[in-house]
Amino acid sequence: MQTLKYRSDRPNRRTTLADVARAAGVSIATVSRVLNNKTNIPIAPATIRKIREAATRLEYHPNLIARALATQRTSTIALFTKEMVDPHFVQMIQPVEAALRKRGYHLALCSETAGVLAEGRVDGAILLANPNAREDLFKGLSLPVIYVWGGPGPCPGCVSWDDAEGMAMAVRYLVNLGHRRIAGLFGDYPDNGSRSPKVEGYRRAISQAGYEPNDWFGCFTDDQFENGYLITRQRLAGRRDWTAIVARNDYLALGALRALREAGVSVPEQVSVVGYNDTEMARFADPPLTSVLTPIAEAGALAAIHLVDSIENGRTSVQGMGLPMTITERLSCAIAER
Amino acid sequence: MQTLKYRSDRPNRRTTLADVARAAGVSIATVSRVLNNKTNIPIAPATIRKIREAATRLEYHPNLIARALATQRTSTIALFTKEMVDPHFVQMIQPVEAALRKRGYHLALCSETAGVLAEGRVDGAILLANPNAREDLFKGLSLPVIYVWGGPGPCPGCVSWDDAEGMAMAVRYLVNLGHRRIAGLFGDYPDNGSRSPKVEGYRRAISQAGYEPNDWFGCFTDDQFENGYLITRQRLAGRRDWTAIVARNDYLALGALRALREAGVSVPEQVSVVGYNDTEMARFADPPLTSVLTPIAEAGALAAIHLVDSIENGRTSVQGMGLPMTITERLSCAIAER
DNA sequence: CTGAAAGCGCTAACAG
DNA sequence: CTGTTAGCGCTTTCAG
Repeated sequence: MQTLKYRSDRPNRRTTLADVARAAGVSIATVSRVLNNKTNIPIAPATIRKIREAATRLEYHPNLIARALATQRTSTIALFTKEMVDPHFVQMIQPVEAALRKRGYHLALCSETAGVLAEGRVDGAILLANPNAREDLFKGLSLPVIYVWGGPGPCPGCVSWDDAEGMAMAVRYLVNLGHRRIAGLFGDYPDNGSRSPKVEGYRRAISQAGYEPNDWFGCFTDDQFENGYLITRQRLAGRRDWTAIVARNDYLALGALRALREAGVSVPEQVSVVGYNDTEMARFADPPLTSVLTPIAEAGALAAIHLVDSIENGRTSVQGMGLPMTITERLSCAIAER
Repeated sequence: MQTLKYRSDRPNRRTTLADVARAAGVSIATVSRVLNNKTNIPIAPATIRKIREAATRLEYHPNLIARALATQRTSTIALFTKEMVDPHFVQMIQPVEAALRKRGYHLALCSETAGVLAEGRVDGAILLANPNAREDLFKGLSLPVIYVWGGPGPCPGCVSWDDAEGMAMAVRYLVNLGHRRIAGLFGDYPDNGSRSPKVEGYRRAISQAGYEPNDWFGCFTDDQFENGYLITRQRLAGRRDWTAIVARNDYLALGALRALREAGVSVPEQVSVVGYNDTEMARFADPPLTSVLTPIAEAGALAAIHLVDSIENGRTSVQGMGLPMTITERLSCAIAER
């Protein structure tokens, strides 16, 4: 039998089902069945052997595009975010890819909704975004989507954690350490305005403890690290009527750390600080930064799992779920000075 | 005219070319031409208007899967790496996505070659890998690929920078600062063995300066930061016959920084240290870490551009190109003590 | 147990 | 200027 790897009329073509069928002397339907392990239909062992042999000999690989067109399933999921460089986002991409791959799905990354979601290219999408946002382009689509975000409470169609609660945890952590005057370093908060979960969580926890909020807003520069540094430095110039700082993210916290050190204020002896997101930078900071760990990685993986699940079971939306927050203790916090 | 958004026999179907054609009272070929701006063929303005109107009214979006099957083009490029969590890799994903999107391509991320590359799902692939590796699964494929890596000299089909040169730059930088005893902190080097570009670059530059190499290998733990810390601490226990350290990456350098501070050795006054990759951690370290900046971001973008270019021009391989290294100066280096 | 054939939605000759 | 038609490679009835 001749080893025909390519059809003669169109050289360099990949082997197709038809090639395998011809080589094995059967029909393409049978080849399809065998290669897809359609075990519900009985097939002669000899036929199976012939087909498998031909397939490997010809190095057959299914054309997933053709399959997708026939089945209306692409086996790929889009992961959408506008903040592709954010180290917080980065924490979720690996778990998502792994979860998808395990289930035979592929990952498409995109930072723009246009097209992609409507072009039949993906079976569903994981959206790192606020499910309540007005300008939501996905609501109209019949595409199954699942949101992952740090909003309050589990909402249908999203897996979330509560940033308000995370911030409150940070505050309570400090309160338990004996701190009564805890500053909230928020800097610029362009994403959500001042009624953001984090700010609210901070205020809530502070007043629940019976203390006064002291939130630091403002923007000296676009660079968050530098902004945290500048804000803290400015505050350092006045009377130091605070013994601890909770920051909206690790960048800001790191900036505060820098300003503190520069001013000769030792952390954690004189001032405690806690960051947010628990990025790698927190771990490697000096002193290592205690930071609120969001479950974004698990959220991503869970979103992937549930999305795939709901797609394969024909559902188009997913029941929501909320994940617990944790705080990673390192060395940037200590018992408050008396 | 009736607003028929879905074919009656299969509800919830997305609008197809046929739907638009029917609504506009023309053939699907004409619709295809209009919607794809096939301007080489003249079409009656009235027809164009009718079609566009119908298309928007029915919210037509082309099915890219069908198009891909017909054209044998998917307009998606795979970005492959085994180190999806590596902050060095992370630096390139955003530029790659942007470059691709600008050209109408989509990005598929994958950490496993199996399938993906052979399944017709992508038009080409950017591989973060050594193009000379034995176990290369892409060589056989007719899929256009382009490698990006830190190997020596431009090689055909890859965009690269020279890690040997990068390491040499770091050494020369220190030499110019007056250092004569420069340690090379390599730790465990599982990826390439000891004949790696970085080790060679280090040795070459050291001996060109007329000094003696002093390389620190070994592995106390899998965690690179901790490993750098432990190795440095061990060295600190002996006689300090070195005034500077160049590290294989920022993790290791950060570990060294930690050990140094703990031992009361001040950086940069007593010891200078330079990192590698210039990740965010380097910037936020204390003191801010001088680090060798690889052009991985530009390399990614260039790879994307050239790959797309070569695909659209029918070429299957890309001419190689080498990119220059730079070193980001921060505060972890100083003139050597006499 | 196996094969023929009808699509999936779109593109690209080719024929008017 | 516009329509017909033959695929792209695969899945999936429906007949044998």
